[in-house]
Amino acid sequence: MNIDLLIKNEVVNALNSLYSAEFESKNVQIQMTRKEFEGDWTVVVFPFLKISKSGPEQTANALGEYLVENVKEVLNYNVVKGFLNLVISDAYWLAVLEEAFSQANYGFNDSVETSPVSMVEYSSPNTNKPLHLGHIRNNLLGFSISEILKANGNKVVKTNIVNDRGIHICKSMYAWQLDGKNETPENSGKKGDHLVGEYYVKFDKLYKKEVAELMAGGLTKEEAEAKAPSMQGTREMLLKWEANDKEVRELWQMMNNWVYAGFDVTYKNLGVDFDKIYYESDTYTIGRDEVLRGLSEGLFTRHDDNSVWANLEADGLDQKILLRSDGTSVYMTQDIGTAKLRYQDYPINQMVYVVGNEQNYHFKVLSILLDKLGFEWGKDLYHFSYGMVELPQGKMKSREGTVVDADDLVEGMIDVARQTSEELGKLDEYSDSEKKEIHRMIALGALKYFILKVDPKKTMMFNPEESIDFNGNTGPFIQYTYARIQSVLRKAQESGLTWDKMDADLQMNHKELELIKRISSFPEIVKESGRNYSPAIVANYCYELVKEYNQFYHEFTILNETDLARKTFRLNLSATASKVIRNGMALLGIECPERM
RNA sequence: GGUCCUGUAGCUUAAUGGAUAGAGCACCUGACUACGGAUCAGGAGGUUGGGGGUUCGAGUCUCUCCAGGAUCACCA
Repeated sequence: MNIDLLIKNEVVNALNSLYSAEFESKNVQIQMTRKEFEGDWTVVVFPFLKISKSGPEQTANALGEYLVENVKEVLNYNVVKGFLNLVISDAYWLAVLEEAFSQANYGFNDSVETSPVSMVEYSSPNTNKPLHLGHIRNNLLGFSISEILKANGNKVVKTNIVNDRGIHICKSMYAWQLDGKNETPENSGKKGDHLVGEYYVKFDKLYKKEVAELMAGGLTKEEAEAKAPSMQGTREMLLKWEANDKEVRELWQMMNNWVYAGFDVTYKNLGVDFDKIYYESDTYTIGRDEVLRGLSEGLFTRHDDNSVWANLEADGLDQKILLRSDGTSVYMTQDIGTAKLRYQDYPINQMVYVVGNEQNYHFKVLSILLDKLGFEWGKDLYHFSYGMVELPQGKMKSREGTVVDADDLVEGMIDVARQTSEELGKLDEYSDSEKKEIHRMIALGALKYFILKVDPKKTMMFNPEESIDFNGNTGPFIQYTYARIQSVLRKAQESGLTWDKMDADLQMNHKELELIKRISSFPEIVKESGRNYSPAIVANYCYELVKEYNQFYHEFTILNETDLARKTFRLNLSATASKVIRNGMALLGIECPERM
């Protein structure tokens, strides 16, 4: 049994025996003892004062006596204010370390047939422009939370809904047709998504120019926007698309394929993937039927102009349109349809949407609507809402050209990783392709860690220069420590040392004990991270562990230790620490190179 | 204006209602015969936006004010 559960149960027994009082073990508050105090686990005794009818110190002392007397793992105790610090035996901690060392996937649970199924939707790009920094946060969070849910024993289906149709897609199609001169990714050497993105920008420029000219001719802004030839052409194109016009559909297909090829490269570079991709062009009509059903059941109302609305004022929200007066779907309607389809395709227990916090309202409404429509999973959908990414010079605005392109960013990071690595010259004996792979791992480690270490729900500041700093609380610092441990382990192995057996009588010193305690809390960290949907918890844990290890590393020699039992123990400790670091980083989608 | 989110050192940030608010960057002082120094030890830097409330105990819960952001489309 875990020591924390054991302590909780024994505290309940103690309360029963000392004061003949019932107390629920889950309400016993315990925590790891702070470093500045003596002890390993701390019981908070304030909640027991009503039961004991005495002061905190008295109560704590009575409990301490009982625990030392009756629990063999508890060696000793001390009381500071209302906190009862328990000293746990070295034998217990040694057993913990041995168990952690022997388990290949320490802290992970394998999913089985009966595991709950979580579907995680993330990325969800538009096919009219390349991915940018905001998408990177989305992709990294989506991938990482999927891994964390898996580690907590869930079966996970990673999904992506591609927004591949609509007026905004037609804009880049229109501009390409008008002025594209048959430019393709092949004949221009441009990445497909970037190429299409350029035409989207060209459209915007053309449109603005036309509007300005029309306004100079005396039209109001609204009139000008409606009459601009480019906008009219785009509208026409959308109508043709919906009417299945062969030429428009072929153009659409061709340009979207360029974009998909480009996205595939970006996803591969980021190391994210999907189990199932949905395309909006396939699903956008499904929600309509559900809305019409809701209408016939009296859940929604039809206005005089034929549009269909949901009245959510009883839920404290507004009126929400579900079908336009021309009968076509809006965003909300499509999401209803997509959700229905997904539940038909998979036995989903929980749906997780990784979508920015600017859509908090949307998902609140979606949840209520699905619930009203009779889907029991509606109210349980989880909107994994994350904050925006801001830059030192302010917000990213695509129109002002202040976006950070995902591909450019990754490439730039790799470049800096290469420069730094070459200055240090530790990889000189490796081949170019090996070096390249390691530089890639470091660059992505830096980027991913920088983004994932921040609480997802907070708006974060991304400073490109600072993210490439490889000191302090950064991915490369953690990767470096891992690589250094591997080096020590390699050297030990070369000299014929094995470290799978430890001496049971070993007396642990303070630094060794701290490190074991840190390692042993990994499974609980993974659970907490899953409960709170926060990869940041795992990220910060990895950093704490690495700091702890570095202090240990500098205080003691490992290979030059003359006492064989101590050497074996420290190698064991190092090997286990590196295993936990690697597993923790894997939950963030970060690889740890064996050397760097 | 309604609703929701955020406010912690100069900057980037951490803290299941628990002990003296913890790190990193930058700044200052030390340690390189190092098993990988991309390191380690130490210093300085805080009225957790302001004020009230609940509690044995509040950065955390609550009320209010201030500041910033998001959202309230027949856009997605």
